[in-house]
Amino acid sequence: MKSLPQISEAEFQVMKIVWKYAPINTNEITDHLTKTTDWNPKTIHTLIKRLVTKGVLTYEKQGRIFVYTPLVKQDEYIGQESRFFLERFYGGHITDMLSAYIKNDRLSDDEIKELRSILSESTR
Amino acid sequence: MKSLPQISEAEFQVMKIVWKYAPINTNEITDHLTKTTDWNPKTIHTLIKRLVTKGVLTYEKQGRIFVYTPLVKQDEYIGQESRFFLERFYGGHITDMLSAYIKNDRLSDDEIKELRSILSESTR
DNA sequence: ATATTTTTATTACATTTGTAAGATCCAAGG
DNA sequence: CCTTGGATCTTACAAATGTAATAAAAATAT
Repeated sequence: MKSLPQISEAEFQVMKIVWKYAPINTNEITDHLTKTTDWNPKTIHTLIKRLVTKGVLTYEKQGRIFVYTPLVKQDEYIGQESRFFLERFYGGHITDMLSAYIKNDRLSDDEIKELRSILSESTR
Repeated sequence: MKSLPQISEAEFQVMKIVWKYAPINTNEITDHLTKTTDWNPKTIHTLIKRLVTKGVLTYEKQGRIFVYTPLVKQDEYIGQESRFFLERFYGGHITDMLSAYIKNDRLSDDEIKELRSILSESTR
């Protein structure tokens, strides 16, 4: 259970694009993100650079442009963050999170149904 | 669904004590936290001060000492953070979180049993 | 070859956070 | 009363983050 690099909120937005479309170059990343955010391309470049420095991304030069690939897997990263989150807010227990959600009426009937179904498909 | 103040990780540790024991004074907070962390009391004082500035805590003077009370409810705050978390990592769907947990074998048999039981007690 | 454009690299600057040290104020003891 | 010890207030400083602007390098167009 090695600990993955720290990825900030804004950096994570970049990673979502890279995870989805990698291998992907700078301009393609920028194009995707300018559609969903109001970030200046310069800002996006900074974020990409920081992700490389942190060891979250690598690149390969194709002529003048850089093509990026993730070094950190999305599942692993989200898994780690989920563990941190549950630890911080629910003492590490997903059961407690679900209980709180039910207690505070934060689940719709459909969601409850779906959760039940997810759990009954799980054989163990 | 108003948005509550930002509370940092370290500040949250302080809040956990305040939520649990409020009304509580500076020294009592400090005593609790020096048992579970290696923070200098000065550090704890800074964190308390910041929480007051952010509007998370108020105090009432009792002679020379300050007695603190939360202005933000624990449930509400954790609820907000949970929403952010789910939004960021699971597209806002707790069902997706649970699916990922099951898919990646991050749940023990006992946890699955408990989740089923939580969900069956929920009448709706 | 040189000017221009495109791409990447370097530098910037405010805010938040972690982590305190130093200064000040005031009540209680002498 | 005046000193002192404890409580609160102010200041500090580095790292991380959000958000770019400017500089440099490299490729392309003229």
